[in-house]
Amino acid sequence: MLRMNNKNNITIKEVAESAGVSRATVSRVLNDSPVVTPDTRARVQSAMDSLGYRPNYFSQALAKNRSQSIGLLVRSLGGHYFGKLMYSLEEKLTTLGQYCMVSSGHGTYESERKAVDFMLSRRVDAMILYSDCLSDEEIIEINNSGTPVVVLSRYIEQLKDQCIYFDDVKAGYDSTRHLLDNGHRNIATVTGPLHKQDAEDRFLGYKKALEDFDIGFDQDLVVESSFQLEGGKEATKQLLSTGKNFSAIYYGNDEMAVGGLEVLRGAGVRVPEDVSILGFEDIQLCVYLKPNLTTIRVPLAEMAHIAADLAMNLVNNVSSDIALEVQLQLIERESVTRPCNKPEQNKN
Amino acid sequence: MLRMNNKNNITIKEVAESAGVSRATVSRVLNDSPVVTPDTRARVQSAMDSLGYRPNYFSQALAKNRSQSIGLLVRSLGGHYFGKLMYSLEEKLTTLGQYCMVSSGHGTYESERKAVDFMLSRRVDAMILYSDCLSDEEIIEINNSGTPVVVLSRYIEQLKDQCIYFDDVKAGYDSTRHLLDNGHRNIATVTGPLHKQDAEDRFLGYKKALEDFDIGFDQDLVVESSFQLEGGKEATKQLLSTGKNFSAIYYGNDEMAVGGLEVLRGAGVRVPEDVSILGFEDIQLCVYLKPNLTTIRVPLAEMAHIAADLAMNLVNNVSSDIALEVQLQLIERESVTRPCNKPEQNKN
DNA sequence: TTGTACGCGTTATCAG
DNA sequence: CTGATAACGCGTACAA
Repeated sequence: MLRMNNKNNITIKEVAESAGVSRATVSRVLNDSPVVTPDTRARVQSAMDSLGYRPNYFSQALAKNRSQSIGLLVRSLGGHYFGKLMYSLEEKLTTLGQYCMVSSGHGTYESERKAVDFMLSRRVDAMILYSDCLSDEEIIEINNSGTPVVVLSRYIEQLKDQCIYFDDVKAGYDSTRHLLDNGHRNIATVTGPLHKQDAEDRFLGYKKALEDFDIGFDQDLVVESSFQLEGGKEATKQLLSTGKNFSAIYYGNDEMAVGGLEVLRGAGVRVPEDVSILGFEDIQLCVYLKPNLTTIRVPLAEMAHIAADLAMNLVNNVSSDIALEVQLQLIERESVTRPCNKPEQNKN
Repeated sequence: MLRMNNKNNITIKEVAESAGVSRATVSRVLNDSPVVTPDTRARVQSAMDSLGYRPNYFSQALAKNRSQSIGLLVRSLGGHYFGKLMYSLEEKLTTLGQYCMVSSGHGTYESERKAVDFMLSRRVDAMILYSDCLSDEEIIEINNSGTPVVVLSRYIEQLKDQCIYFDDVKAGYDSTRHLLDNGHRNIATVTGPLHKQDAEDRFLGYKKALEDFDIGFDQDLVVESSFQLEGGKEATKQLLSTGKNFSAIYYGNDEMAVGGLEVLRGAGVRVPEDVSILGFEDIQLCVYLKPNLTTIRVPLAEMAHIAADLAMNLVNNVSSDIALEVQLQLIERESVTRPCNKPEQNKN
């Protein structure tokens, strides 16, 4: 409670006086200038230490016009997916002497715009965007206004060298293919919002795989949803209510699969004996569920590291030859099996 | 790629000239000073708009000596527990016009110290600490050096008005009591590191409840662990290997309970039929596990909101009469049931 | 190698 | 109500 108001107000000036040098010299040792004599450097250093000097971040940033911060836009601060992303990015940026300022977009345009504007107002040196709602044009505009942008999990042609992405079509294809290879022929899918590129692409992959197996496409086995748990539940209910036959469901992401699993179980449908399911992302939850969820792993840590490097390169205006496309990996666990022969797949 | 280097460099000076007023006046409208005439205010405003003016954060912070940021120290950026804390805090602070700068301590002293120092160097206006490793003295020292501190989930006598906490003894007591009330008599416990106050307190509550039921305390039924999943696994294995009889395990937190559940299941012990288990925290995972985990809920959102208000009060040097102790709540789910009568609780 | 002096963009004090 | 002008703390050409 007895808090003194002496917020460490020792400035470069005091250090200079105490060390018997000019402020410029102190500034030099602060910035590791090679020109300063070892002797004076030592004098200054010890002066700083004994005074408990701490450089003023704002002054430095103002003078250098650099915040030493990278902004990260995520959908949400919680959750394993973005948690891992934040974790990996912070880890990497810390080693680069940068702070990772994260702001969440909550999946709405309004909020994303606000988050981005806020980071801009805090003058981050660059931004890493995991954006659902911002338009390509807006992102390009931000980039062209002086704050370089790295785009995560999305491909924008005009910013092709600043996008880190994976092949969603392939993801959809491989997932469906895995089901097909396991002998499934009636495969339903719950997609994300189809106006979003990633959701649509995975759906495209799904259709393509069916085509390759000469399996007719049945619109009744497709439900468009929200990428969220609740959405997964509702979509699954809808699927069950059609009375259609299916032995597998491909979910556009894990979260929806988790919701779906709950509904299936509630309806007395055994997973995977009656219905196999498959998700996307590989959130941590997957391995705690019973059955463990077979899914496709997004290499978030790798993406974060690439993003950090790329961002720094953009800030320092050096060109890079980093590989921007990352590879996905199918993780086989327990939720997919060969279909059993039963007359009734789902009771309804 | 064609990024111009015109990082919005419109300053207050330009706005002033464009509006035909002095910089001081622009600054006044910027800060909602009541003295400025509606007419000139409008002129300035439109000048700002048409020029796309954006105040320079560093200059403002430097001049005002305020960062408009609150630092938050958490154990980790991922996970549901801290995710929720971050989410709630950010939500609240945003409405207060503050940024929530979060930094993670990774549960090690070294790292916590570094995180705190970093936030200090970024000159946060206050800090909210969820610290495992910093000593009371260090925290007090930080507070007394000019950056007010709010302490989460920990009680420090000298900072009693700045700690937000709950009653860990009661938590341990209520949990054990719940088991007792369900008819359990042989109750094991897996504690966190007992040198940590919260772990010890919950353990104390456990012992107290046993006493109240005149049940002898058996040291073999107590295993000290790490608060982490792996620790929960090992501790549970150890418990099983004693060959002792027990029909319930009280885990010091959910994470250890999750690990324990896995081990129990692996050992052929049915939960809750053979062994009831009970955790602490109410992480999101609880409801996805089979069986759902009975636990004690920590009101993180509430704590975050209180912390934010308290922090702002400290910054503005106004005293507050906020209630600092929050109440815990037992959430009954599926992992606790009355013990069945069987000769053998655990095979071994 | 070191020091001088000015600039960075705002806020705050004081006259007017 | 508005305008000069001195802080705020540091970086950096330029000079010495």
